[in-house]
Amino acid sequence: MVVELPDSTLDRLFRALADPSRRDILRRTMTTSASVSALAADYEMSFAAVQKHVAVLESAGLVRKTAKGRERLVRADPAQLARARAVLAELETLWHARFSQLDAVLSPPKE
Amino acid sequence: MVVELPDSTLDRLFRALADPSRRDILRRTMTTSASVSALAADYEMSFAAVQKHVAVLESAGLVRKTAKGRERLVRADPAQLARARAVLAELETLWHARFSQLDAVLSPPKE
DNA sequence: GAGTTCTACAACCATCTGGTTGTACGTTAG
DNA sequence: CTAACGTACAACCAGATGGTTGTAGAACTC
Repeated sequence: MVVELPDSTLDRLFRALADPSRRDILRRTMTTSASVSALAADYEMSFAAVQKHVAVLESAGLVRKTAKGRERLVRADPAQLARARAVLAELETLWHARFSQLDAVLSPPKE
Repeated sequence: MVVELPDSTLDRLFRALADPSRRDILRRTMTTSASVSALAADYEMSFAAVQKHVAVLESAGLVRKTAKGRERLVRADPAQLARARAVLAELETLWHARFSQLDAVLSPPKE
């Protein structure tokens, strides 16, 4: 159950999550899809700024945009989120192996 | 089981995770503690650069440094990692509530 | 004591980031 | 058709980030 993701993908993923506005947008679009302007209405920043945040989330694969008339509906996609969580879980797994280092000796490296 | 963390803490956490070198350092120090120079030996970058990465991990609470003679041993602390994972899990939970939006109707808005 | 090792920290630099404003264009409403 | 709305995108700016080199101090080694 080793998670194999290119570095750049993970970089963009965690980077995207490292901003409170983006986490909020993600939270909001988890349950409902919302247009960019609908999202932007609830923040202090400009529309363009929110647009950029959505773009960051989109390029990280955390969100998808679908055209509907003149507006673009944004909805979260939990797949990448699950991957990020798996990466963290895997790191934690290493910690648990900390005191049972016999395993490392008994199972020879495969590559 | 709501995760309550100040935004800035989460920012630093995910920010720290958004770099392959830092994730690697984290991985390495999960199982063993290593001095900064021992860590630095395995990367192309300068010692000072590695030192900075460790500092970022430390300020995110992902790593702790303990003095041992002239060297500082770095070891990972999985606590913050678990918190980050919990935040992601909570976000995913929202997704699952997506189709049971009756809840939103039944509980009137509080603000 | 002298030299080496490990670390800390400052200064500097290029690039990225998060924000802004302005312009342009497709879409909906009157 | 015209006006308003929703979006896209470029240009610009201040500050953060990731890297460098250089200097200095504390701790080992000899």
